[in-house]
Amino acid sequence: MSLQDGGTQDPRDEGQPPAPASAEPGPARRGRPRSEAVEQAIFDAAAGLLDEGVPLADLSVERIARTAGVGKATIYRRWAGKEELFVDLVRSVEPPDPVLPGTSVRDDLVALLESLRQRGLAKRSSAVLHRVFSQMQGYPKLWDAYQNTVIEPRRKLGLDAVRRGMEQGEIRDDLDVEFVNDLLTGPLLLRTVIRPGATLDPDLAERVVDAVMEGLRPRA
Amino acid sequence: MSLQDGGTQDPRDEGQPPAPASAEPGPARRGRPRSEAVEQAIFDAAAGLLDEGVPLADLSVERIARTAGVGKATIYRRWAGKEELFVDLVRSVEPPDPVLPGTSVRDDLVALLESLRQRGLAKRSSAVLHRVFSQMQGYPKLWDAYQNTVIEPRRKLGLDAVRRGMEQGEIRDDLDVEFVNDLLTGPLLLRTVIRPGATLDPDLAERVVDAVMEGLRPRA
Amino acid sequence: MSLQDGGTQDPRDEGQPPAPASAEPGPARRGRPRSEAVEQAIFDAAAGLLDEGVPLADLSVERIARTAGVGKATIYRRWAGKEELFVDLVRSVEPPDPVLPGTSVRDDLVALLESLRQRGLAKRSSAVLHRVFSQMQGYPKLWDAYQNTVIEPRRKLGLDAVRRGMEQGEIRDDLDVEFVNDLLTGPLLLRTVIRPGATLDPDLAERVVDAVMEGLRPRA
Amino acid sequence: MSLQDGGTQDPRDEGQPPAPASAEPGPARRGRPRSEAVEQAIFDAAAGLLDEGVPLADLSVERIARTAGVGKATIYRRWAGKEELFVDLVRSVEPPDPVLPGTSVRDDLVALLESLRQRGLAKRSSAVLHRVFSQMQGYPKLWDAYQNTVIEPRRKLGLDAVRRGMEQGEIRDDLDVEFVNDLLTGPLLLRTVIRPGATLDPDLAERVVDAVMEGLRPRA
DNA sequence: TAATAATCGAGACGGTACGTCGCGTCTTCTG
DNA sequence: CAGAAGACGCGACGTACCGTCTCGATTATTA
Repeated sequence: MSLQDGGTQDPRDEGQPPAPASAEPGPARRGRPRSEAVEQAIFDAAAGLLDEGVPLADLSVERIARTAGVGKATIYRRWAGKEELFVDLVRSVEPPDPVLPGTSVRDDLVALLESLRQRGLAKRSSAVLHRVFSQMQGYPKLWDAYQNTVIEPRRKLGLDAVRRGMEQGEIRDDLDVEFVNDLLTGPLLLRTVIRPGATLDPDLAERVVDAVMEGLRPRA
Repeated sequence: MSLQDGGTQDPRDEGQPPAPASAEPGPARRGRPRSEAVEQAIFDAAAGLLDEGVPLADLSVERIARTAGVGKATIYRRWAGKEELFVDLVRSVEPPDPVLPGTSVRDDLVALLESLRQRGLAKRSSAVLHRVFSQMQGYPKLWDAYQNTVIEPRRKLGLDAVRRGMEQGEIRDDLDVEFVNDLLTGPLLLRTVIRPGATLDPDLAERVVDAVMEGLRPRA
Repeated sequence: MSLQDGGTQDPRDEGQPPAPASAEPGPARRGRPRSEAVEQAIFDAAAGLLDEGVPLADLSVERIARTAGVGKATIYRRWAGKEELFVDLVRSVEPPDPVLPGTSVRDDLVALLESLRQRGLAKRSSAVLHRVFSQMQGYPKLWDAYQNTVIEPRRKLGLDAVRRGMEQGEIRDDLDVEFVNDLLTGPLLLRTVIRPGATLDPDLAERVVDAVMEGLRPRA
Repeated sequence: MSLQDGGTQDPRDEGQPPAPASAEPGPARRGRPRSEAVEQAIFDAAAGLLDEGVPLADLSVERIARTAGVGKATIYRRWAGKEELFVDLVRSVEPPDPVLPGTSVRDDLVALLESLRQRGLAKRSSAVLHRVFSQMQGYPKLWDAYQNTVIEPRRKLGLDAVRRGMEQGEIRDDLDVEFVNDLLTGPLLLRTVIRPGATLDPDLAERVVDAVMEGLRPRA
């Protein structure tokens, strides 16, 4: 679950949850149902092309259809354009929200930053992720969907943790909550999004939280 | 002047300084010289379209030429494609490198972060900058040129300042220089690049430096 | 009865009389029987669209099915394509072969030409006929079926009449029978098929026969 | 040249005579001029495909472009659609209007009918002509253009000849001019257009004129 | 003053992709 | 089983840009 409520709200039926899981079977959709195998073939074709090094801009619907052995209309029946397709492509690979240990605010913050590091690592091993993410800003709907469904919920988690830390006396409470959150997440986003070549050592999350907590002043 | 050495290294003559300013006039290029007015008309047309809200992806060379009242070949004579054109467009608006006061390392770092904030503000007032920057990652050559000619030099300034701080005892020296630099610049880049809607208060640079220096632990 | 033996000889069961009307029910075709109402709905939809001015080339099976409120497969279950459908559509409106009075060869020829005139008139009052006929040549199977089952039988009637006239001394016998028949029918087909805007006065058949019989030389 | 004034009156510049042959050079058309070789390649491709037996309905613009090694836009730049292209294709093969000898009305009529016979013969030797003509009625614009620029002018010639014959006493003047003309041309059009398999003996035109002149009554 | 040469706007050119429509076949559920 | 609905692979539609290529018409420099 990540991007599904994001951008797509067109007549195409993508975006609605697959089934409300309730008892009533609904109005019993008529006609031949959409093939799930076809859906997968499209994803596979798109991912395959990205893996081969095809830039996002050259990834035409025509080419995906050709590679997937699928009619163009079959793609347009599901998505309004390639941007909407990418939204779902990203959704299918984005890891779930992190689980906070709750032992201490400091540990919760480390867990949050660790999930950012993990995603950064994933982007390096997967050409798909790397390419789509690095070019996402050029596709406003994709970007918005990602912001709303992935970034913002995690930011909320961070804000909560910081607020909790202030209440419990772990974090000084004379600073703005958002500001503090930015101090913590900024360094990791810098390394994963803006400077995608930077190292992401296993203890990075921990080091960032601790360093920001302690400050840069030399110890007495 | 910033990006000129970045991407363009094609047969087109852009990138070479317009004239070596030396005495010898060279082989005295024959034929009709390129019109500078045409150059400006192209920039104006591209900027105007961006200001009107045209997304970068829809900004075709064809359309720029039409808007500028210029032949397509006239554009291709100067740049290899629209990406190269954007490189020069950005170059023409990027502010110069910041000047460090040198009074203290803390003040130098504030000055560096303030220049980041200034650029963030500029991106909001100028639709051109905003659009080009937010979509730059989709255009690798443009992105590389920007990284190499703008980001990296300033990063170097930051690294130098941090190193100086460590030597002079202003900053604890048990941390990696790059790591410390990321702690400082990350929050600002987060607000200007990744979350372009965030506030950029005038004292933001100062607050970030001081907070990171002091740490988040409650004061005794 | 007119076109049913023409083109259609495909696996689809059209062409066979709808039921042998005999006592034995045969192998008793299982399952739900085909609805005759559906058949009529398809004809009505096609005719309606033609009446509205839709050109034959734009009369897609898809559109007929949509208009008739019928599944496409239901149409393809009966006909191999739209051409075959048209064959049956024309069959349903083509008038029967003319009956010759037999009083004289001249009267028989007038009766034959009069039937041509009648069909010409019918094409003008019925948009269906007009459009299908005028574009029939672009659909070889339809054209062949029409030639074989409508045109040729009537031509035979004309040839017989002419031959009879030669034997009985009503028509000079130094001319080819086919040639003479063409002299008589040509003018009417010209006005009905080739120049569909020409007048078709009630006495046209008579006038043609008489004029061709008498010749164009001024009377003494 | 025959059809040039026919259907095409769209922004595409086809239809205008290539040059008024006058001294004034006109407004000096700007930009690269259309290539005549390309035009010929398109005609050749279309004719070639027709010769190979491709039905008119299967002759897509896409296919013609592919065969001619030409971009689709290059075709659409000249013609609004394939129908308009066919108009020009037919124009390029239609023989010129017949020249009447003027020795007698009877000879003029023979010459007119002979030109009809010649066109009928041409349709048999040329697959292009045959296919286009036989399917022309399915393409209203093509049909209208042909009627207006080829058929009607020749019909006028026939009407004039008949009228002259009546004035000079060669033809009885108690019949309608149009009616008489139809008696003469009908038989030939029947054989060439409606029944394209009929024989077209060299003396057919002569025989028709003489037979219609003399009438079918047995000679005394 | 003429010849030469690179520029300019304009737009044709072979391509590729767009997003839509119809083809004829197929697969599902409802009667 | 027939029937409505509609998904499916395919291929054509007519349009928009791509980057290259001619055109005639300017402007410079060089001879």
